[in-house]
Amino acid sequence: MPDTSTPTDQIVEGLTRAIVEHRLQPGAKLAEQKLADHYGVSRTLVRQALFQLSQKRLIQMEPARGAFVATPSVSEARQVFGVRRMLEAEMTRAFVRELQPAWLKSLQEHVAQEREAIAQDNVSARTELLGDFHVRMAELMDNPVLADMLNDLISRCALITLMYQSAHAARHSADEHAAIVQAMAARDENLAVSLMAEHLHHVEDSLMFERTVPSNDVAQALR
Amino acid sequence: MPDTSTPTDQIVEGLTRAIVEHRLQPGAKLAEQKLADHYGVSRTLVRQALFQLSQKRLIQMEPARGAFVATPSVSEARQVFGVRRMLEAEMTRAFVRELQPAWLKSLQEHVAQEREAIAQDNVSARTELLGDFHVRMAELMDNPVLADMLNDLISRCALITLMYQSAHAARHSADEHAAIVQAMAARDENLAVSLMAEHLHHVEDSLMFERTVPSNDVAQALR
DNA sequence: AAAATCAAAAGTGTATACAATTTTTTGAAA
DNA sequence: TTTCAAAAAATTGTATACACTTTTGATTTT
Repeated sequence: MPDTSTPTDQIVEGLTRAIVEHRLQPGAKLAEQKLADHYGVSRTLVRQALFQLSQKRLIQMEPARGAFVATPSVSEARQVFGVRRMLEAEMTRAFVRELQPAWLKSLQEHVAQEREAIAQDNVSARTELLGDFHVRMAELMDNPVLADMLNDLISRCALITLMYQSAHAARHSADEHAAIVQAMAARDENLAVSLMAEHLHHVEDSLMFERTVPSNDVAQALR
Repeated sequence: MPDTSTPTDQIVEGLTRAIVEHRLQPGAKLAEQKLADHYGVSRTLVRQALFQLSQKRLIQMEPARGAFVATPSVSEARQVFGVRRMLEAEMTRAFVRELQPAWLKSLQEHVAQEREAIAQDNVSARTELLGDFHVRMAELMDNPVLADMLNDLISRCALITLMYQSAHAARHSADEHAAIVQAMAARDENLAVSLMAEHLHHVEDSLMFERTVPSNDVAQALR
């Protein structure tokens, strides 16, 4: 793909990755001119990107003070996870009801990829794959509306937590994904739904710990 | 309230209402300079607003061609309703589980307001109230994350449909809301959940009909 | 030394300018 | 008339300019 999208989208994409992967620390200032210089565009485009990110709640804009990587409160974090549980419980139910053999195969392959990334200790790949498991379900059901929504929710969750996930917790997540797929394969709707709910509870509980302090240097974080 | 928010937000608000209330027809062109003149600002602010609306899927932006009020396909409409059902089924369950007497009272009052607007044949008030019933639940549960999400989904639903709702269908919706509240009052979780799911099915089915042709004049639509 | 003050620097918010693209108009040919 | 082509007008995409606010840092005051 030569030029996938508009320059603004590329900035959104780049900043999203940096935030979700915690290369940009929650609370970090995102100065418009610095970003503009880094991407070789004017502030105009950077501002467009920042507004989009603020709608996705990945950054917070304070009037006349600028944009900062969001620092969701514990309460907000619990709400985000709560919404995910609501949505994904029913999604899982619908998934099992409409289950097609190809869907199972796709998820099984996905879990295999997760395990590979975990085995190789590839932190950013495993983080992305663990989140994408959930989005993949929506995509398989051919429901881009749901997929988009989940994608945004999962980005927010990642900002909250995922990067601080230990290798052990990642393995646990992958195992839970595998168990969910197994319940699906058995067409056990209720089991799949409750495993999914439990899984999201585990992810929520295993996280929201200390706020360690990664680099605060915007230019470096964006490579 | 002297100045509720930034100028951009006011434009977003104004356009959202115009779109949701179908004063702006799906597919209508939103020329930047016309909007800028109408709001007495420069294109800069209008563009910011348009980008926000496009993220909320209320408008669609085509490269170098401009912004148009979204025209969701039937498939997309069904997906949006599907997501609402997923989310609201579980929301209703949680609502009943954590039910507080004050919540019931608030919803009962809300239904009374709906009925008043319907009796008075106040179309835009009734449309807003019927949508807000669902948002109110999230607000009562003190879950702004969920409330925001529902609000966006309901705007999209309104764009798809609500304004074409007949007085009869509106009354039916209000009755269903009342029935849901009654099931909640009886602490009958499963009944409330299934009434909610049915209700959303009814709303979905009663709609997505002809695309009539309201005014296409932007300046007039915005008053 | 700590706190307060104020000027300079930096940064944000909005408008405007201009290049590039699309749409509309015009006018000739079929 | 209808069709096509080219010129003109309008519109979008991006950069820049500038007013206004916040931050910084040096200087003064307590």
